[in-house]
Amino acid sequence: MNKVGIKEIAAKANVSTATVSYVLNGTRNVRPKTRERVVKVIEELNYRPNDIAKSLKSRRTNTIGVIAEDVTVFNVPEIIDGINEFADKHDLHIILTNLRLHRRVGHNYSNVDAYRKYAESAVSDLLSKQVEGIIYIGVHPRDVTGLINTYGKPIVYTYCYTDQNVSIQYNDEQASFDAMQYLVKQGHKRIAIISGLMDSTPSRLRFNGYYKAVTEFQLPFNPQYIKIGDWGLDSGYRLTKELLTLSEPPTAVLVMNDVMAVGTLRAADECGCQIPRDLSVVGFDNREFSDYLNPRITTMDLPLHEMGYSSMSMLTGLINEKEVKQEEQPLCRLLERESVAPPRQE
Amino acid sequence: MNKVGIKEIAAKANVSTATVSYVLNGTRNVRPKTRERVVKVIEELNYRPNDIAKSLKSRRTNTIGVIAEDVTVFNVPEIIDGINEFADKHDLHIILTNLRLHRRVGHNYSNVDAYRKYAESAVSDLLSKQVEGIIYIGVHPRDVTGLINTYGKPIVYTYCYTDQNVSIQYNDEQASFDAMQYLVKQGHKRIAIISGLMDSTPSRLRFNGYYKAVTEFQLPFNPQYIKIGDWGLDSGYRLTKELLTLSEPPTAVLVMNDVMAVGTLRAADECGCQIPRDLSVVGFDNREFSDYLNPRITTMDLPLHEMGYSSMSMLTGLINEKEVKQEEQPLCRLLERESVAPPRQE
DNA sequence: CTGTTAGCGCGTTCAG
DNA sequence: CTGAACGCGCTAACAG
Repeated sequence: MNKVGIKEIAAKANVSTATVSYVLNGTRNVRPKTRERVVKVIEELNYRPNDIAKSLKSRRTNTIGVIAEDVTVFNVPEIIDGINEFADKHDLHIILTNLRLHRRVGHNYSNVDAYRKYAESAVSDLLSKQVEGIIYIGVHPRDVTGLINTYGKPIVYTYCYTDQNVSIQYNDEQASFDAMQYLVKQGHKRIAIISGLMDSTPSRLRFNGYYKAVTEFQLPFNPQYIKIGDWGLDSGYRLTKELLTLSEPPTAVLVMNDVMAVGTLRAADECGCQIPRDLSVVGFDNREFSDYLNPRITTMDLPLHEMGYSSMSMLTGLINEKEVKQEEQPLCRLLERESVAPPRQE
Repeated sequence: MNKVGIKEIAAKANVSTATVSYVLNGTRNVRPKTRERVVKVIEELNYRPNDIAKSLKSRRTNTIGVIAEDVTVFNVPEIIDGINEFADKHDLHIILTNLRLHRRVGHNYSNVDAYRKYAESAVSDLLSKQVEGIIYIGVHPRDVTGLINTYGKPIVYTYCYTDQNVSIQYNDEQASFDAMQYLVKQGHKRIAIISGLMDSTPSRLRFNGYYKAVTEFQLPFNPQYIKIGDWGLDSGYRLTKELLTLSEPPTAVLVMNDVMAVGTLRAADECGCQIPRDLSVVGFDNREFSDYLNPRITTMDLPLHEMGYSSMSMLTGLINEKEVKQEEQPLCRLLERESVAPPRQE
């Protein structure tokens, strides 16, 4: 296998191992003639330096540990892609640990103790592997303070946060406000909201954005327009039906994720309510299918790639002990498609 | 940082470094009293052995390199999850390299030279990192012979293949045959097919399965029932319209992916053709959205997780130089949902 | 059986 | 340009 080492090269080229090392790294001048001889042998034997040995001496591994709570969740691959882009540019490698939380503990994230052992062993393994820093990717934005201890090794959280560490999160409140502003600009006033579970951070923040818009644009505030769902398709369906049967139904609805928006479409269809003519819909997440529905739904695209990239940028800052200041939160972007129109004249 | 090493432990516990090592690894008997003393110091200092140093001596890294052509493609995360499950069970670590092919070279996979440099550098880096084997995950099943050279290091391909190496692929032909058999059992005879591009391996294999079923079940073979799409929604839409305007339209259609099946649904809707009453539809891939459509479409689920798991199992076999025999191809599984019904009596 | 000493793995790098 | 120490943990050989 890869048995050829620096000393074979040295022997075959009639030089010392030191010289070979200098040639490999350009660390010092070597007489061109000697260098050529060495280079030739290196190529002939297809020599490849052993990073393990290298790391031992240099105390640098150029490796970042990435802990993903679950890679099969829709937002994670794109975050990883952003991490990879940064890693490529800066010659860093990624050791990926997948906690597989969905399969192991279901949706019971609130019970941190159920998976602390997995997280801790992941961290421990990564520290043993001498990673230079860690990125922790949650499956759902929430507080994970106290979940793990990296013993001083830099860590950046994304898609979740702690009260002590750097974390990268998109601006949820702004996103929801932007969506509302867009609807208002289209002429809507009676705007309903279907939220996710209210014990979740994104729900709270998005509701803040909604409320802020209601205040700022002086929209009618009608508690009947506020519906609390559970992120699932069925809740979107049920709550939309409730909205449509109000004596004064809304002309638009902001739905906090695309999955519930599917329920909204279905409910509207059954009620003979045409989207967007009779009801405008804005979703959240830009799930792939949101572009395959009929009508294609207008939705907020999450800056996932950017979050991954920023996490790495932040992390490398911490590793080099530069002072890092928490950056601006990445922003969501509204994707205008077919599910929004001006309200009908009454 | 993690400066504490085995010798500090040894010093603080008044033993030699050898003893500490024995305690850590249970490699030899140590008097309980001594052991306790050592263990206590280890815990106090929160000592964690340096895997880098360990690997240098043992020449084992317990690390597998995974090269994914693109982690953002729908099938890849689930394959990685399967890899992780195996890795967890066997105490292996994963170094992930994401080639980011979509972003870098678009869909132009046939031009291998456009991305060979990325693949080669990925392999080279992984070899330097002393991985014990490599798994290469394609984005689309195809022949990648000659793309890379691992210089004898074991490699397993999945979701693509070469003419020399072990590869894990699901049984595409069987899947398509099974889908047909299911339709036949429901009473269908006039069954159309909308394929993907015909230069792709899955298209060919799936067509084989279709053809085999036509022969075996003695179905009417009508060339007008054979439509060649391009995997995109629009082609599914257009070709379905063509099918529906035939003088003798099919009662069922096998669509080679769920994306085109969305087009089928849309076309049917526009033609006043009710699914499944007037036309049964079977899709392929079990994309997440296939469960959100109306009707929810019956589709073939790909054994992605299993493919990842098998790849690892195969790879560890190769690493331990056991003879590995190419296993049975993992099978797809039909997910019965709402888009298939018996044909109407005429 | 328990504990110690010392050399090794593979490159890097300083003194010569 | 070379010799040799070094990083950190493992382990063979040896001692009590």
